Amino acid sequence: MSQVRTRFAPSPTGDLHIGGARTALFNWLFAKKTKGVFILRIEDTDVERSTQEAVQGILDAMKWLGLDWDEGPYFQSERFRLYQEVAERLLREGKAYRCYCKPEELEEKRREALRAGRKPKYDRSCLERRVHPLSQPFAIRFLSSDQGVTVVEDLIQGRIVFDNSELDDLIILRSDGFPTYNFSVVVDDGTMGITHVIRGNDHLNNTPRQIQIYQALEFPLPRFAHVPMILGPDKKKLSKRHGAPSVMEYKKMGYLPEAVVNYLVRLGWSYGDQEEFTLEELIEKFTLEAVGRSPAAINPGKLDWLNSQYIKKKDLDELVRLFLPFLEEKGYLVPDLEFLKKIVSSLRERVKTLVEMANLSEFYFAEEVSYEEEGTKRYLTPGSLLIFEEMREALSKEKLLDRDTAHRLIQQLAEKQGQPLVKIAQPIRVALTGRTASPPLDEVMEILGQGKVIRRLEKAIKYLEQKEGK
RNA sequence: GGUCCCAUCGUCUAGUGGCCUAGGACAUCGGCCUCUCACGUCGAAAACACGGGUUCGAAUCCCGUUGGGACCA
Repeated sequence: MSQVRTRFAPSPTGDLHIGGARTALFNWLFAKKTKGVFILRIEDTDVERSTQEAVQGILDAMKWLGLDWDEGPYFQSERFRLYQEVAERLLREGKAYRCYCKPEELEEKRREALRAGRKPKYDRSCLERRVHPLSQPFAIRFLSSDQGVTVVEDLIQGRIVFDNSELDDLIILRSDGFPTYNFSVVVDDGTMGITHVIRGNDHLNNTPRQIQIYQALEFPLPRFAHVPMILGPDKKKLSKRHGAPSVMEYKKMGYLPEAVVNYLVRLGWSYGDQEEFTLEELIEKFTLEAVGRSPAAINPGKLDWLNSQYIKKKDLDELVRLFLPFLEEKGYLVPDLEFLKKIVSSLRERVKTLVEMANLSEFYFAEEVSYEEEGTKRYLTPGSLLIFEEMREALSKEKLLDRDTAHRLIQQLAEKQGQPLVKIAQPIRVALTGRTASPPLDEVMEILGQGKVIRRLEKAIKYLEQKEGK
């Protein structure tokens, strides 16, 4: 049994979006599972639309997801000579022929055929041509078989039979010397010894043509596995409109790479009722046979949920490290790591993304609390003045403000005032955080520390006195 | 237009002829927990696109219809 070799072959014309990322992931998983080799190849034959930034973006996104490659990246733009040589070989062997037809002529013929209700298929008018003037530009066409059938034994889609009469003689090398997609991909996969071509379903219809080229080149045929497309939440084709399909945007939005991987793998693949998988489990359990055949719509809510699960479980130091850039983004100064760790460990239980965590942590870092409107209206009322004063008083007598102390003080105050806990807690919450919703008050007080708590209570007292003065 | 693919709750899916009164997860709604918001927990509502066959029996196999999608340009 020869070693498995898979590849991911993106075009660097934009960001790596989630459809591509999932294809890469399946290739990676399959290679890992079989102890094979995963190859990265950049398909940049379209020089006009390919950019260096896009290449870098793809590499970054792959690294962020943890999809490391064993070989490459190879660049098609560095292999033009190879494509030309192989095309000339086919020419010599009579498996391809020169075509001098001008694009305008071909376009005209195509339109005519469509008008007459015929298939717009190349008429092979250059096949029998005897004279080959080298001064005139020509393309090289593959001489395809128009008899019989070509069968694709797809690992995901099953057995698919194509009538060869449907295929026409496709151009493999354009007159400017550039290879076409279907040709370069076969030359590359063949010469790189790819054993399993795992790619998007949009290439299924190209596969019979490619198989014929494999046969003409006498390359061993790889196994094919066409994974279904990913759709937008509305079941329509995925596009930029649908939020953020680019991998690096998920990073910016505060998703963890393991959550994104877990989410992507479950789009089309499943393992019984299991929803959460570690990378090791995925490698162990992944099979191409278990990949579904129907297209899947993305479901942002599920990614949120998965992300919140991973945020809860992540190693705390690691989470803090990942969280830091989001604080910097907001311009918060982080006084010390222990303080930050406490904050993260308190907030991690209640957020879906790191961006949300940064938003919720605002009151810990702000010099001055800003009161939100609802909290002001409901809780910063004359009746709260006494609560703030009593709490400040009680606090100032304590040596140390930890969670238990804070809890005790709130409870004592409630008893003293003959009020339910909530009547005491809510005004204090607004005074300390500016909001009506926050982590538990005792926790907030401990993290904030005695000094800040007292200062914020005093600010609230001043605020109330001014309000009443008017 | 031709060829090819697809079709189970709103979404991701389990299901490979009897275990299905169709299971799980997200989202939704409600109870519990509770100082608020979450988490958690318990529960509810929610699907086999339609029509024909095959079979003692069909979500499951076959054919057709409809609806989506891809490719060819």
